[in-house]
Amino acid sequence: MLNGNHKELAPRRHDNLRELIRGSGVIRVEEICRRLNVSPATVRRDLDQLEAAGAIRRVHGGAVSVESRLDEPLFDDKASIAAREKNRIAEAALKFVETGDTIYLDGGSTVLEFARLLRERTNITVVTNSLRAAHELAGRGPRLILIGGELRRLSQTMVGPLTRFTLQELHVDKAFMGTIGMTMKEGLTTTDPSEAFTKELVMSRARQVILLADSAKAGKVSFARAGRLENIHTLITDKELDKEFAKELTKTGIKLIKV
Amino acid sequence: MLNGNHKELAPRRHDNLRELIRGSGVIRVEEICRRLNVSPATVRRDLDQLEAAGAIRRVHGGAVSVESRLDEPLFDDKASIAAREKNRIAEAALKFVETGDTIYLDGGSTVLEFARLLRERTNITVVTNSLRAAHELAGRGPRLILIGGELRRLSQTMVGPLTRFTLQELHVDKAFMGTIGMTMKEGLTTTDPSEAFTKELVMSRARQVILLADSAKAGKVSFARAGRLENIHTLITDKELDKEFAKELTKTGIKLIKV
DNA sequence: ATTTGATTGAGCGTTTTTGATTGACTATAG
DNA sequence: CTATAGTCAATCAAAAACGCTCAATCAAAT
Repeated sequence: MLNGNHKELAPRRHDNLRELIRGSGVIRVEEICRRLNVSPATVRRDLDQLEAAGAIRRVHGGAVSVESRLDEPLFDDKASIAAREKNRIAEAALKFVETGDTIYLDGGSTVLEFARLLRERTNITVVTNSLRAAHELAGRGPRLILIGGELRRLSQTMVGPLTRFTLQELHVDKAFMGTIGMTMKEGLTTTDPSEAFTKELVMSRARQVILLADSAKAGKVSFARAGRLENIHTLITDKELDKEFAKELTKTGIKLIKV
Repeated sequence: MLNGNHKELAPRRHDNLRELIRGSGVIRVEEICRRLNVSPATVRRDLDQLEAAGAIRRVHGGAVSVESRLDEPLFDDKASIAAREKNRIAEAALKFVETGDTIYLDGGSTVLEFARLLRERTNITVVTNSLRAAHELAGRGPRLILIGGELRRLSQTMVGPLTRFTLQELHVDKAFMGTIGMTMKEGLTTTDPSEAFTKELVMSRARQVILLADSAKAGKVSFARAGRLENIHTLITDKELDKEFAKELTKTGIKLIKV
Protein backbone atom coordinates (compact mmCIF):
# COMPACT_ATOMS: atom_id res chain seq x y z
CA MET A 1 0.00 0.00 0.00
CA LEU A 2 1.73 3.08 -1.19
CA ASN A 3 -0.04 6.02 0.28
CA GLY A 4 -1.67 5.44 3.58
CA ASN A 5 -2.24 9.14 3.91
CA HIS A 6 -5.44 10.67 2.73
CA LYS A 7 -7.74 9.15 0.18
CA GLU A 8 -10.40 11.57 -0.76
CA LEU A 9 -14.03 10.79 -1.22
CA ALA A 10 -15.43 10.81 -4.72
CA PRO A 11 -17.40 14.08 -4.58
CA ARG A 12 -14.47 16.06 -3.25
CA ARG A 13 -12.24 14.47 -5.81
CA HIS A 14 -14.62 15.49 -8.56
CA ASP A 15 -14.55 19.05 -7.33
CA ASN A 16 -10.79 19.09 -7.31
CA LEU A 17 -10.73 17.58 -10.75
CA ARG A 18 -13.03 20.25 -12.11
CA GLU A 19 -10.82 22.87 -10.58
CA LEU A 20 -7.72 21.36 -12.11
CA ILE A 21 -9.25 21.36 -15.55
CA ARG A 22 -10.69 24.80 -15.28
CA GLY A 23 -7.31 26.04 -14.17
CA SER A 24 -5.32 25.16 -17.23
CA GLY A 25 -8.11 24.41 -19.69
CA VAL A 26 -6.59 21.07 -20.50
CA ILE A 27 -5.01 18.28 -18.51
CA ARG A 28 -3.67 14.84 -19.12
CA VAL A 29 -4.80 11.69 -17.30
CA GLU A 30 -1.33 10.93 -16.11
CA GLU A 31 -1.08 14.31 -14.45
CA ILE A 32 -4.42 13.95 -12.74
CA CYS A 33 -3.17 10.68 -11.24
CA ARG A 34 -0.17 12.46 -9.84
CA ARG A 35 -2.08 15.41 -8.49
CA LEU A 36 -4.97 13.51 -6.95
CA ASN A 37 -3.04 10.41 -6.02
CA VAL A 38 -5.35 7.88 -7.63
CA SER A 39 -5.05 5.29 -10.36
CA PRO A 40 -5.67 5.94 -14.05
CA ALA A 41 -8.72 3.70 -13.94
CA THR A 42 -10.34 5.88 -11.32
CA VAL A 43 -9.47 9.03 -13.16
CA ARG A 44 -11.12 7.71 -16.30
CA ARG A 45 -14.25 6.78 -14.42
CA ASP A 46 -14.37 10.24 -12.90
CA LEU A 47 -13.89 11.84 -16.26
CA ASP A 48 -16.72 9.76 -17.67
CA GLN A 49 -19.05 10.97 -14.99
CA LEU A 50 -18.03 14.58 -15.30
CA GLU A 51 -18.48 14.42 -19.02
CA ALA A 52 -21.92 12.91 -18.66
CA ALA A 53 -22.75 15.81 -16.38
CA GLY A 54 -21.49 18.20 -19.02
CA ALA A 55 -18.79 19.66 -16.83
CA ILE A 56 -15.86 18.75 -19.05
CA ARG A 57 -15.09 17.16 -22.35
CA ARG A 58 -12.91 14.09 -22.66
CA VAL A 59 -10.25 13.78 -25.29
CA HIS A 60 -7.71 11.10 -25.98
CA GLY A 61 -5.07 11.45 -23.32
CA GLY A 62 -7.01 13.59 -20.92
CA ALA A 63 -9.77 16.15 -20.77
CA VAL A 64 -10.46 19.77 -21.66
CA SER A 65 -12.64 22.40 -20.12
CA VAL A 66 -15.92 23.07 -21.87
CA GLU A 67 -15.55 26.82 -21.49
CA SER A 68 -12.23 26.81 -23.21
CA ARG A 69 -11.80 27.41 -26.88
CA LEU A 70 -9.97 24.11 -26.99
CA ASP A 71 -13.05 22.09 -27.63
CA GLU A 72 -14.50 24.28 -30.32
CA PRO A 73 -13.43 22.16 -33.28
CA LEU A 74 -15.84 19.49 -32.26
CA PHE A 75 -16.76 17.76 -35.46
CA ASP A 76 -17.76 14.31 -36.47
CA ASP A 77 -16.23 12.60 -39.43
CA LYS A 78 -19.16 13.78 -41.47
CA ALA A 79 -17.99 17.35 -41.10
CA SER A 80 -15.95 17.38 -44.26
CA ILE A 81 -18.72 15.92 -46.39
CA ALA A 82 -21.18 18.23 -44.77
CA ALA A 83 -19.17 21.18 -46.04
CA ARG A 84 -20.44 20.57 -49.54
CA GLU A 85 -24.00 20.10 -48.34
CA LYS A 86 -23.79 23.30 -46.38
CA ASN A 87 -22.65 25.17 -49.42
CA ARG A 88 -25.50 23.85 -51.53
CA ILE A 89 -27.98 24.71 -48.82
CA ALA A 90 -26.56 28.22 -48.67
CA GLU A 91 -26.88 28.59 -52.44
CA ALA A 92 -30.52 27.60 -52.24
CA ALA A 93 -31.16 30.09 -49.46
CA LEU A 94 -29.81 32.84 -51.67
CA LYS A 95 -32.93 32.62 -53.82
CA PHE A 96 -34.99 33.92 -50.94
CA VAL A 97 -33.13 37.19 -50.72
CA GLU A 98 -34.75 40.08 -52.57
CA THR A 99 -33.68 43.64 -53.13
CA GLY A 100 -34.52 45.86 -50.22
CA ASP A 101 -34.92 42.99 -47.77
CA THR A 102 -33.88 43.18 -44.19
CA ILE A 103 -32.66 39.75 -43.18
CA TYR A 104 -31.36 38.18 -40.00
CA LEU A 105 -28.39 35.82 -39.91
CA ASP A 106 -28.09 33.40 -37.03
CA GLY A 107 -24.90 31.64 -35.92
CA GLY A 108 -23.73 28.25 -37.13
CA SER A 109 -21.56 27.09 -39.97
CA THR A 110 -24.29 26.71 -42.55
CA VAL A 111 -25.56 30.22 -42.05
CA LEU A 112 -21.97 31.45 -42.12
CA GLU A 113 -21.57 29.86 -45.53
CA PHE A 114 -24.68 31.74 -46.56
CA ALA A 115 -23.26 34.99 -45.22
CA ARG A 116 -20.24 34.62 -47.50
CA LEU A 117 -22.54 34.58 -50.49
CA LEU A 118 -23.95 37.95 -49.50
CA ARG A 119 -20.67 39.82 -49.69
CA GLU A 120 -21.47 41.40 -53.03
CA ARG A 121 -25.03 42.39 -52.21
CA THR A 122 -25.31 46.04 -51.34
CA ASN A 123 -29.03 46.47 -51.63
CA ILE A 124 -30.07 44.65 -48.49
CA THR A 125 -29.76 45.08 -44.75
CA VAL A 126 -28.30 42.30 -42.65
CA VAL A 127 -28.99 41.99 -38.94
CA THR A 128 -26.94 39.40 -37.09
CA ASN A 129 -25.75 38.15 -33.73
CA SER A 130 -22.88 36.22 -35.27
CA LEU A 131 -19.46 37.75 -34.96
CA ARG A 132 -18.16 35.54 -37.73
CA ALA A 133 -20.90 36.53 -40.11
CA ALA A 134 -20.24 40.15 -39.21
CA HIS A 135 -16.59 39.67 -39.95
CA GLU A 136 -17.40 38.24 -43.36
CA LEU A 137 -19.47 41.27 -44.21
CA ALA A 138 -17.48 43.89 -42.36
CA GLY A 139 -15.35 44.99 -45.28
CA ARG A 140 -18.00 45.46 -47.92
CA GLY A 141 -21.47 44.33 -48.80
CA PRO A 142 -24.85 44.94 -47.23
CA ARG A 143 -25.74 47.44 -44.57
CA LEU A 144 -24.82 45.61 -41.41
CA ILE A 145 -26.45 45.79 -38.00
CA LEU A 146 -25.20 43.81 -35.05
CA ILE A 147 -27.39 43.12 -32.12
CA GLY A 148 -25.87 43.72 -28.73
CA GLY A 149 -25.25 41.05 -26.14
CA GLU A 150 -22.75 38.90 -24.39
CA LEU A 151 -20.38 37.01 -26.60
CA ARG A 152 -20.59 33.26 -26.31
CA ARG A 153 -17.12 32.10 -27.20
CA LEU A 154 -17.91 28.66 -28.45
CA SER A 155 -20.31 29.85 -31.12
CA GLN A 156 -18.98 33.39 -31.47
CA THR A 157 -22.47 34.78 -31.19
CA MET A 158 -24.09 37.43 -29.06
CA VAL A 159 -26.64 35.83 -26.79
CA GLY A 160 -28.61 36.29 -23.62
CA PRO A 161 -30.95 38.86 -22.17
CA LEU A 162 -29.03 41.87 -23.48
CA THR A 163 -29.89 40.90 -27.04
CA ARG A 164 -33.48 41.73 -26.25
CA PHE A 165 -33.07 45.46 -26.20
CA THR A 166 -31.81 45.85 -29.71
CA LEU A 167 -34.02 43.13 -31.13
CA GLN A 168 -37.23 44.59 -29.84
CA GLU A 169 -36.55 47.70 -31.87
CA LEU A 170 -36.24 45.76 -35.09
CA HIS A 171 -38.33 43.77 -37.49
CA VAL A 172 -36.82 41.63 -40.20
CA ASP A 173 -38.34 40.29 -43.38
CA LYS A 174 -36.58 36.96 -43.28
CA ALA A 175 -34.62 35.22 -40.57
CA PHE A 176 -32.11 32.58 -41.66
CA MET A 177 -31.58 30.32 -38.69
CA GLY A 178 -29.26 27.47 -37.78
CA THR A 179 -29.72 24.80 -35.15
CA ILE A 180 -28.00 21.91 -33.42
CA GLY A 181 -30.94 19.55 -33.36
CA MET A 182 -34.52 19.35 -34.60
CA THR A 183 -37.29 16.91 -33.78
CA MET A 184 -41.06 17.04 -34.07
CA LYS A 185 -41.50 16.71 -30.35
CA GLU A 186 -38.83 19.03 -28.97
CA GLY A 187 -38.65 21.42 -31.89
CA LEU A 188 -35.37 23.26 -32.28
CA THR A 189 -32.73 22.59 -29.66
CA THR A 190 -29.31 24.06 -29.08
CA THR A 191 -26.53 23.65 -26.55
CA ASP A 192 -26.92 26.84 -24.58
CA PRO A 193 -29.99 28.36 -22.91
CA SER A 194 -28.91 31.92 -23.65
CA GLU A 195 -28.43 31.01 -27.25
CA ALA A 196 -31.87 29.45 -27.27
CA PHE A 197 -33.40 32.56 -25.73
CA THR A 198 -32.05 34.77 -28.47
CA LYS A 199 -33.03 32.38 -31.24
CA GLU A 200 -36.59 32.25 -30.03
CA LEU A 201 -36.74 36.00 -29.73
CA VAL A 202 -35.44 36.52 -33.23
CA MET A 203 -37.98 34.17 -34.73
CA SER A 204 -40.76 36.10 -33.08
CA ARG A 205 -39.54 39.28 -34.76
CA ALA A 206 -39.31 37.85 -38.27
CA ARG A 207 -42.04 37.79 -40.87
CA GLN A 208 -40.60 34.65 -42.39
CA VAL A 209 -38.32 32.10 -40.74
CA ILE A 210 -36.04 29.96 -42.89
CA LEU A 211 -34.11 27.16 -41.25
CA LEU A 212 -30.83 26.08 -42.77
CA ALA A 213 -29.91 22.63 -41.47
CA ASP A 214 -28.31 19.58 -43.00
CA SER A 215 -30.12 16.29 -42.58
CA ALA A 216 -27.88 15.11 -39.75
CA LYS A 217 -29.64 17.58 -37.50
CA ALA A 218 -32.96 15.78 -37.84
CA GLY A 219 -33.79 13.62 -34.85
CA LYS A 220 -31.01 15.15 -32.79
CA VAL A 221 -31.91 16.70 -29.47
CA SER A 222 -29.58 19.11 -27.74
CA PHE A 223 -29.86 20.70 -24.35
CA ALA A 224 -31.97 23.83 -24.59
CA ARG A 225 -35.21 24.31 -26.50
CA ALA A 226 -35.16 27.22 -28.93
CA GLY A 227 -38.67 27.19 -30.28
CA ARG A 228 -41.24 24.91 -31.86
CA LEU A 229 -41.06 23.74 -35.44
CA GLU A 230 -44.33 25.56 -36.07
CA ASN A 231 -42.34 28.80 -35.96
CA ILE A 232 -40.48 27.74 -39.08
CA HIS A 233 -41.87 28.56 -42.49
CA THR A 234 -39.25 26.92 -44.66
CA LEU A 235 -36.59 24.30 -44.09
CA ILE A 236 -33.69 24.05 -46.51
CA THR A 237 -31.81 20.81 -46.11
CA ASP A 238 -30.11 18.07 -48.14
CA LYS A 239 -31.53 15.02 -49.86
CA GLU A 240 -30.63 12.61 -47.09
CA LEU A 241 -33.41 13.86 -44.86
CA ASP A 242 -35.34 11.10 -43.11
CA LYS A 243 -38.52 10.37 -45.08
CA GLU A 244 -40.70 10.03 -42.03
CA PHE A 245 -39.51 13.32 -40.63
CA ALA A 246 -40.09 15.00 -43.98
CA LYS A 247 -43.63 13.75 -44.12
CA GLU A 248 -44.40 15.03 -40.64
CA LEU A 249 -42.93 18.40 -41.52
CA THR A 250 -45.02 18.98 -44.59
CA LYS A 251 -48.06 17.87 -42.62
CA THR A 252 -47.53 20.80 -40.27
CA GLY A 253 -47.32 23.17 -43.22
CA ILE A 254 -43.58 23.71 -43.34
CA LYS A 255 -42.20 24.19 -46.81
CA LEU A 256 -39.40 21.78 -47.51
CA ILE A 257 -36.54 22.37 -49.92
CA LYS A 258 -34.07 19.54 -50.49
CA VAL A 259 -30.89 20.26 -52.41
CA MET B 1 5.55 30.32 -25.18
CA LEU B 2 7.80 27.45 -26.06
CA ASN B 3 6.86 23.95 -25.13
CA GLY B 4 10.03 22.02 -25.39
CA ASN B 5 9.74 18.55 -24.08
CA HIS B 6 6.47 16.98 -23.03
CA LYS B 7 3.93 15.92 -25.59
CA GLU B 8 0.87 18.04 -25.68
CA LEU B 9 -2.69 16.90 -25.90
CA ALA B 10 -4.19 17.06 -29.35
CA PRO B 11 -6.72 19.81 -28.58
CA ARG B 12 -4.07 22.02 -27.07
CA ARG B 13 -1.89 21.42 -30.07
CA HIS B 14 -4.74 22.38 -32.38
CA ASP B 15 -5.26 25.48 -30.36
CA ASN B 16 -1.64 26.48 -30.58
CA LEU B 17 -1.64 25.74 -34.25
CA ARG B 18 -4.56 28.05 -34.84
CA GLU B 19 -2.83 30.70 -32.86
CA LEU B 20 0.31 30.32 -34.90
CA ILE B 21 -1.59 30.65 -38.13
CA ARG B 22 -3.71 33.51 -36.97
CA GLY B 23 -0.60 35.28 -35.79
CA SER B 24 1.35 35.34 -39.00
CA GLY B 25 -1.37 34.62 -41.53
CA VAL B 26 0.75 31.99 -43.26
CA ILE B 27 2.96 29.21 -42.02
CA ARG B 28 4.74 26.27 -43.53
CA VAL B 29 4.61 22.70 -42.32
CA GLU B 30 8.27 22.59 -41.53
CA GLU B 31 7.99 25.54 -39.20
CA ILE B 32 5.00 24.11 -37.42
CA CYS B 33 7.04 20.99 -36.75
CA ARG B 34 9.73 23.07 -35.18
CA ARG B 35 7.39 25.19 -33.11
CA LEU B 36 5.16 22.41 -31.86
CA ASN B 37 7.79 19.73 -31.74
CA VAL B 38 5.93 17.10 -33.70
CA SER B 39 6.47 15.20 -36.93
CA PRO B 40 5.30 16.40 -40.33
CA ALA B 41 2.82 13.53 -40.48
CA THR B 42 1.10 14.74 -37.36
CA VAL B 43 1.10 18.30 -38.56
CA ARG B 44 -0.59 17.31 -41.80
CA ARG B 45 -3.20 15.30 -39.97
CA ASP B 46 -3.89 18.26 -37.70
CA LEU B 47 -4.13 20.59 -40.65
CA ASP B 48 -6.60 18.24 -42.31
CA GLN B 49 -8.81 18.29 -39.28
CA LEU B 50 -8.62 22.02 -38.79
CA GLU B 51 -9.45 22.59 -42.40
CA ALA B 52 -12.43 20.26 -42.20
CA ALA B 53 -13.59 22.35 -39.28
CA GLY B 54 -13.12 25.48 -41.36
CA ALA B 55 -10.56 26.99 -39.04
CA ILE B 56 -7.79 27.31 -41.59
CA ARG B 57 -7.08 26.76 -45.24
CA ARG B 58 -4.41 24.39 -46.45
CA VAL B 59 -2.02 25.27 -49.23
CA HIS B 60 0.91 23.44 -50.70
CA GLY B 61 3.71 23.65 -48.19
CA GLY B 62 1.67 24.83 -45.27
CA ALA B 63 -1.51 26.61 -44.34
CA VAL B 64 -3.02 30.08 -44.32
CA SER B 65 -5.52 31.78 -42.09
CA VAL B 66 -9.04 31.91 -43.48
CA GLU B 67 -9.59 35.46 -42.34
CA SER B 68 -6.22 36.74 -43.38
CA ARG B 69 -7.39 38.37 -46.56
CA LEU B 70 -9.56 41.26 -45.54
CA ASP B 71 -7.64 41.86 -42.37
CA GLU B 72 -6.79 45.44 -41.48
CA PRO B 73 -6.26 47.12 -44.83
CA LEU B 74 -6.13 50.88 -44.30
CA PHE B 75 -6.18 50.56 -40.58
CA ASP B 76 -2.69 49.20 -40.31
CA ASP B 77 -0.72 52.03 -41.80
CA LYS B 78 -2.66 54.46 -39.71
CA ALA B 79 -1.82 52.39 -36.69
CA SER B 80 1.84 52.27 -37.54
CA ILE B 81 2.22 56.03 -37.74
CA ALA B 82 2.41 56.70 -34.08
CA ALA B 83 2.67 53.07 -33.09
CA ARG B 84 5.20 53.53 -30.37
CA GLU B 85 3.30 56.37 -28.70
CA LYS B 86 0.03 54.49 -28.94
CA ASN B 87 1.56 51.44 -27.39
CA ARG B 88 2.98 53.39 -24.50
CA ILE B 89 -0.33 55.10 -23.94
CA ALA B 90 -2.04 51.72 -23.92
CA GLU B 91 0.46 50.35 -21.41
CA ALA B 92 -0.26 53.28 -19.14
CA ALA B 93 -3.99 52.76 -19.44
CA LEU B 94 -3.51 49.19 -18.28
CA LYS B 95 -2.74 50.45 -14.80
CA PHE B 96 -6.31 51.66 -14.47
CA VAL B 97 -7.80 48.22 -14.91
CA GLU B 98 -8.60 46.41 -11.69
CA THR B 99 -9.92 42.96 -10.99
CA GLY B 100 -13.67 42.79 -11.30
CA ASP B 101 -13.93 45.96 -13.36
CA THR B 102 -16.41 46.45 -16.14
CA ILE B 103 -14.78 48.62 -18.76
CA TYR B 104 -15.82 50.08 -22.07
CA LEU B 105 -13.58 50.13 -25.12
CA ASP B 106 -14.23 52.72 -27.78
CA GLY B 107 -13.05 52.51 -31.39
CA GLY B 108 -9.79 53.88 -32.71
CA SER B 109 -6.30 52.54 -33.07
CA THR B 110 -5.00 53.55 -29.66
CA VAL B 111 -7.83 51.87 -27.85
CA LEU B 112 -7.35 48.85 -30.09
CA GLU B 113 -3.78 48.65 -28.96
CA PHE B 114 -5.07 48.74 -25.42
CA ALA B 115 -7.53 45.93 -26.19
CA ARG B 116 -4.66 43.71 -27.28
CA LEU B 117 -3.11 44.05 -23.85
CA LEU B 118 -6.28 42.70 -22.26
CA ARG B 119 -6.18 39.36 -23.99
CA GLU B 120 -4.89 37.49 -20.99
CA ARG B 121 -7.18 39.14 -18.46
CA THR B 122 -10.06 36.89 -17.52
CA ASN B 123 -11.26 38.64 -14.41
CA ILE B 124 -12.84 41.67 -16.04
CA THR B 125 -15.80 42.44 -18.26
CA VAL B 126 -15.30 44.36 -21.47
CA VAL B 127 -18.11 46.23 -23.18
CA THR B 128 -17.33 47.57 -26.64
CA ASN B 129 -18.75 48.91 -29.87
CA SER B 130 -15.58 48.15 -31.76
CA LEU B 131 -15.60 45.13 -34.02
CA ARG B 132 -11.84 45.09 -34.11
CA ALA B 133 -11.51 45.14 -30.36
CA ALA B 134 -14.09 42.38 -30.19
CA HIS B 135 -12.11 40.40 -32.69
CA GLU B 136 -8.99 40.75 -30.59
CA LEU B 137 -10.77 39.42 -27.55
CA ALA B 138 -13.08 36.94 -29.23
CA GLY B 139 -10.88 33.91 -28.77
CA ARG B 140 -9.90 34.27 -25.18
CA GLY B 141 -9.73 36.78 -22.41
CA PRO B 142 -12.32 38.81 -20.57
CA ARG B 143 -16.04 38.41 -20.60
CA LEU B 144 -17.07 40.29 -23.69
CA ILE B 145 -20.23 42.25 -24.34
CA LEU B 146 -20.89 43.96 -27.64
CA ILE B 147 -23.38 46.74 -27.90
CA GLY B 148 -25.80 46.54 -30.78
CA GLY B 149 -25.96 49.00 -33.60
CA GLU B 150 -25.24 49.73 -37.20
CA LEU B 151 -21.73 49.00 -38.36
CA ARG B 152 -19.84 52.01 -39.60
CA ARG B 153 -17.40 50.55 -42.08
CA LEU B 154 -14.65 53.10 -41.91
CA SER B 155 -14.15 52.76 -38.18
CA GLN B 156 -15.54 49.25 -37.80
CA THR B 157 -17.65 50.34 -34.89
CA MET B 158 -21.29 50.02 -34.01
CA VAL B 159 -22.86 53.45 -33.93
CA GLY B 160 -26.11 55.33 -34.13
CA PRO B 161 -29.47 55.28 -32.35
CA LEU B 162 -29.61 51.52 -32.04
CA THR B 163 -26.67 51.54 -29.69
CA ARG B 164 -28.86 53.30 -27.19
CA PHE B 165 -30.95 50.31 -26.29
CA THR B 166 -28.15 48.12 -25.08
CA LEU B 167 -26.19 50.94 -23.52
CA GLN B 168 -29.03 52.19 -21.40
CA GLU B 169 -29.10 48.80 -19.71
CA LEU B 170 -25.46 48.96 -18.72
CA HIS B 171 -23.16 50.86 -16.44
CA VAL B 172 -19.41 50.63 -16.70
CA ASP B 173 -16.72 51.44 -14.19
CA LYS B 174 -14.28 52.92 -16.66
CA ALA B 175 -14.69 53.98 -20.27
CA PHE B 176 -11.54 54.09 -22.40
CA MET B 177 -12.27 56.46 -25.25
CA GLY B 178 -10.58 57.51 -28.43
CA THR B 179 -11.13 60.65 -30.46
CA ILE B 180 -10.21 62.39 -33.67
CA GLY B 181 -9.81 65.86 -32.26
CA MET B 182 -9.90 67.67 -28.93
CA THR B 183 -9.95 71.36 -28.10
CA MET B 184 -10.99 73.36 -25.08
CA LYS B 185 -13.72 75.08 -26.98
CA GLU B 186 -15.30 72.28 -29.01
CA GLY B 187 -14.43 69.42 -26.69
CA LEU B 188 -14.18 66.02 -28.35
CA THR B 189 -14.93 65.86 -32.05
CA THR B 190 -15.15 63.01 -34.48
CA THR B 191 -15.94 62.52 -38.15
CA ASP B 192 -19.40 61.04 -37.94
CA PRO B 193 -22.50 62.26 -36.09
CA SER B 194 -23.67 58.73 -35.30
CA GLU B 195 -20.28 57.93 -33.91
CA ALA B 196 -20.44 61.09 -31.84
CA PHE B 197 -23.89 60.20 -30.57
CA THR B 198 -22.69 56.87 -29.26
CA LYS B 199 -19.53 58.28 -27.74
CA GLU B 200 -21.48 60.84 -25.81
CA LEU B 201 -23.94 58.25 -24.61
CA VAL B 202 -21.20 55.94 -23.42
CA MET B 203 -19.51 58.65 -21.42
CA SER B 204 -22.75 59.41 -19.64
CA ARG B 205 -22.95 55.78 -18.56
CA ALA B 206 -19.41 55.54 -17.18
CA ARG B 207 -18.29 56.30 -13.68
CA GLN B 208 -14.87 57.27 -14.91
CA VAL B 209 -13.89 58.37 -18.40
CA ILE B 210 -10.32 57.91 -19.58
CA LEU B 211 -9.32 59.41 -22.90
CA LEU B 212 -6.52 57.78 -24.85
CA ALA B 213 -5.19 60.24 -27.39
CA ASP B 214 -1.76 61.08 -28.71
CA SER B 215 -0.70 64.70 -28.66
CA ALA B 216 -1.45 65.25 -32.36
CA LYS B 217 -5.15 65.20 -31.53
CA ALA B 218 -4.88 68.33 -29.40
CA GLY B 219 -6.14 71.43 -31.16
CA LYS B 220 -7.73 69.40 -33.95
CA VAL B 221 -11.41 69.87 -34.68
CA SER B 222 -13.38 67.34 -36.63
CA PHE B 223 -16.96 67.40 -37.86
CA ALA B 224 -19.23 66.21 -35.08
CA ARG B 225 -19.09 67.10 -31.42
CA ALA B 226 -18.93 64.09 -29.11
CA GLY B 227 -18.99 65.70 -25.72
CA ARG B 228 -17.29 68.36 -23.67
CA LEU B 229 -13.88 67.94 -22.12
CA GLU B 230 -15.48 68.26 -18.69
CA ASN B 231 -16.82 64.75 -19.21
CA ILE B 232 -13.28 63.41 -19.17
CA HIS B 233 -11.65 62.45 -15.90
CA THR B 234 -8.25 61.41 -17.16
CA LEU B 235 -6.30 61.99 -20.35
CA ILE B 236 -3.45 59.67 -21.21
CA THR B 237 -1.25 61.11 -23.93
CA ASP B 238 2.39 61.48 -24.92
CA LYS B 239 5.03 63.96 -23.83
CA GLU B 240 4.67 66.20 -26.88
CA LEU B 241 1.40 67.63 -25.65
CA ASP B 242 1.10 71.38 -26.08
CA LYS B 243 1.98 73.08 -22.78
CA GLU B 244 -0.79 75.63 -23.02
CA PHE B 245 -3.39 72.98 -23.65
CA ALA B 246 -2.05 70.92 -20.77
CA LYS B 247 -2.33 73.84 -18.40
CA GLU B 248 -5.91 74.54 -19.42
CA LEU B 249 -6.77 70.91 -18.94
CA THR B 250 -5.47 70.63 -15.42
CA LYS B 251 -7.24 73.88 -14.62
CA THR B 252 -10.57 72.21 -15.40
CA GLY B 253 -9.68 69.32 -13.10
CA ILE B 254 -8.71 66.71 -15.69
CA LYS B 255 -5.96 64.42 -14.59
CA LEU B 256 -3.14 64.33 -17.09
CA ILE B 257 -0.79 61.42 -17.66
CA LYS B 258 2.06 61.88 -20.11
CA VAL B 259 4.06 58.86 -21.16
C1' DA C 1 -18.76 -7.99 14.05
C1' DT C 2 -20.75 -9.04 9.73
C1' DT C 3 -22.93 -8.16 5.66
C1' DT C 4 -23.75 -5.48 1.65
C1' DG C 5 -23.06 -2.49 -1.99
C1' DA C 6 -20.04 0.66 -3.92
C1' DT C 7 -15.45 2.04 -5.07
C1' DT C 8 -10.92 1.22 -6.36
C1' DG C 9 -6.73 -0.60 -8.68
C1' DA C 10 -4.47 -4.10 -11.51
C1' DG C 11 -4.34 -7.10 -15.59
C1' DC C 12 -5.22 -7.63 -20.45
C1' DG C 13 -6.86 -7.28 -25.10
C1' DT C 14 -8.25 -3.40 -28.19
C1' DT C 15 -8.17 1.14 -30.16
C1' DT C 16 -6.02 5.57 -31.06
C1' DT C 17 -2.27 8.31 -31.94
C1' DT C 18 2.12 9.12 -33.62
C1' DG C 19 6.38 9.11 -36.42
C1' DA C 20 9.01 6.80 -40.03
C1' DT C 21 9.03 4.93 -44.67
C1' DT C 22 7.66 4.68 -49.27
C1' DG C 23 6.16 6.02 -53.75
C1' DA C 24 3.66 9.60 -56.35
C1' DC C 25 3.28 14.22 -57.75
C1' DT C 26 4.82 19.10 -58.97
C1' DA C 27 7.87 22.61 -60.16
C1' DT C 28 12.23 24.30 -61.48
C1' DA C 29 16.79 23.82 -63.39
C1' DG C 30 19.92 21.83 -66.45
C1' DC D 1 13.66 15.76 -72.11
C1' DT D 2 15.69 14.18 -67.54
C1' DA D 3 17.25 15.21 -62.97
C1' DT D 4 16.53 17.06 -58.57
C1' DA D 5 14.37 18.91 -54.64
C1' DG D 6 10.39 19.51 -52.02
C1' DT D 7 5.85 18.22 -50.60
C1' DC D 8 2.19 15.05 -49.96
C1' DA D 9 -0.92 10.83 -49.14
C1' DA D 10 -0.86 6.13 -47.86
C1' DT D 11 0.86 2.50 -45.18
C1' DC D 12 2.86 0.31 -41.14
C1' DA D 13 4.73 -0.59 -36.62
C1' DA D 14 5.47 0.99 -31.95
C1' DA D 15 3.84 3.33 -28.08
C1' DA D 16 0.36 5.32 -25.44
C1' DA D 17 -4.20 5.37 -23.90
C1' DC D 18 -8.47 3.11 -23.55
C1' DG D 19 -12.34 0.07 -21.92
C1' DC D 20 -13.43 -4.00 -19.70
C1' DT D 21 -13.36 -7.52 -16.11
C1' DC D 22 -12.36 -9.12 -11.65
C1' DA D 23 -10.62 -9.27 -7.18
C1' DA D 24 -9.48 -6.49 -3.21
C1' DT D 25 -10.86 -2.84 -0.35
C1' DC D 26 -13.74 0.41 1.99
C1' DA D 27 -18.06 2.82 4.14
C1' DA D 28 -22.19 2.28 5.90
C1' DA D 29 -25.86 -0.32 7.74
C1' DT D 30 -27.57 -4.14 10.16
